[in-house]
Amino acid sequence: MAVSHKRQCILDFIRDFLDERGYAPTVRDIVRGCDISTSSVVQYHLDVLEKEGYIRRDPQVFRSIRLGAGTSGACSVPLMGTIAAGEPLPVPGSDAWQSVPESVLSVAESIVRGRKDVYALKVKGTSMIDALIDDGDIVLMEQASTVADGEMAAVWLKSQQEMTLKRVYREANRIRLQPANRQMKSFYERTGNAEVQGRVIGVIRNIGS
Amino acid sequence: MAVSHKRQCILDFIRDFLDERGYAPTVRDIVRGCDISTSSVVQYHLDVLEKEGYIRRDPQVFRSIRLGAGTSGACSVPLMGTIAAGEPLPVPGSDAWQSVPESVLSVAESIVRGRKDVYALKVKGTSMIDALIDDGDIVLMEQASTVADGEMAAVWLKSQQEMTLKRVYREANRIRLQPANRQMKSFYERTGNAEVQGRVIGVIRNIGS
DNA sequence: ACCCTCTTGATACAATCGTTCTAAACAACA
DNA sequence: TGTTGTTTAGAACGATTGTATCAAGAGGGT
Repeated sequence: MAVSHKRQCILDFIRDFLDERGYAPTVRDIVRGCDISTSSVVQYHLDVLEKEGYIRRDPQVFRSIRLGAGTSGACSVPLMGTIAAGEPLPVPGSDAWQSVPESVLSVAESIVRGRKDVYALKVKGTSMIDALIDDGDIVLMEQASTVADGEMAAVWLKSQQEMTLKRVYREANRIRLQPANRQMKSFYERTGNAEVQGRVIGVIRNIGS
Repeated sequence: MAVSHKRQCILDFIRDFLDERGYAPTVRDIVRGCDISTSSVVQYHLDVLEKEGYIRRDPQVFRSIRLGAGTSGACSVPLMGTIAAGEPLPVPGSDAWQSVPESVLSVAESIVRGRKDVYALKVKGTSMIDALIDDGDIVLMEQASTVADGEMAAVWLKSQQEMTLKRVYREANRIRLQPANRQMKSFYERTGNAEVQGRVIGVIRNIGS
């Protein structure tokens, strides 16, 4: 069933308010924003919208309106730095982890899917181009100390003091690190020297200026 | 300067609270969540955190805490459907636009960058694989009726009643639509038959189960 | 000890805000 | 006309919550 005009207006207002100010409007904010005469009218429409699943609220909690059937969730994900070759990099769980992230991204819950210890890295270089990850893309990582063969992972090379993003394959007593780029060669590490830090669970790219 | 232990705890609590419930905690929520004895202590720490730029608040506004120096912004972007070939698709600004989106994504402000009329589409097929856009990826679109040569755009083909995602090049009195896939051929349309609906401004991919 | 800044504590005020209640206007319909 | 369901109004209650105030402890440096 379609939403009535007034209710559509209220939904739009909530969305705009949320985008602009970062928190939800109160009933009385909506009164002002939608030219409605009194709060009970808004209350009435909100009740209907909630029953129909367009919004969710927590009773008695101010500014608790959230949009959209289940889809609402934004997750805060810390952008921890750049991954290429060279720099070390603190990861969640390590001692250095409480360090301040470069910034905090807001990511759709549909990507994070309830996982804990998710962080983001900016990719430098085109070593993963065949996996459709370009220079400048942001990869979302889940903290993990082991991954399945062939998964993309951030690997810490102890003796080189390097962090690198590769596909990981376990072999006899070594590990094969394979770039997803036909122009680059795989290389091998002693099992003890390569430490998996996390697996790639998503990619975000920004196009244009 | 680093954040003290207690303040780090408060920051973590706010982040978790925000992720779990979708709105910010009150001073008294933080009292409970961080085992602090009284609201004035929280108030004190919040004042410091705000002065240092870790959070922002609006005076007198309940639950108005937002995280992160400027980075906070989450934008609501409607996921309007799937793009491949075949289905028509309402776009922002058209009459059908107020129609209910499949869902509402929450996307980092850093991708939307203040643009208006941004929407999202799920990509079907691998016709844009060489542009690093895979089957199942989500593309973020900005509503636009013209694009520069070579930009990726969603194009509406009137007579075929089809929507398609291609690179667009204007030629003499026709338009070349070029897939980003070496195994597919470009094709041409009369200028009047091809209507640009939007340009691609970002890509979001989800990896794993 | 003394001073200084940072931090904790308890309490209270007043504004904000969700909710409820009652009544009426309005529309569709038999 | 009467009936029913939806929407609009106005006002008020009381819980929630940001903030202010005043007091005191904790630690460091001189």
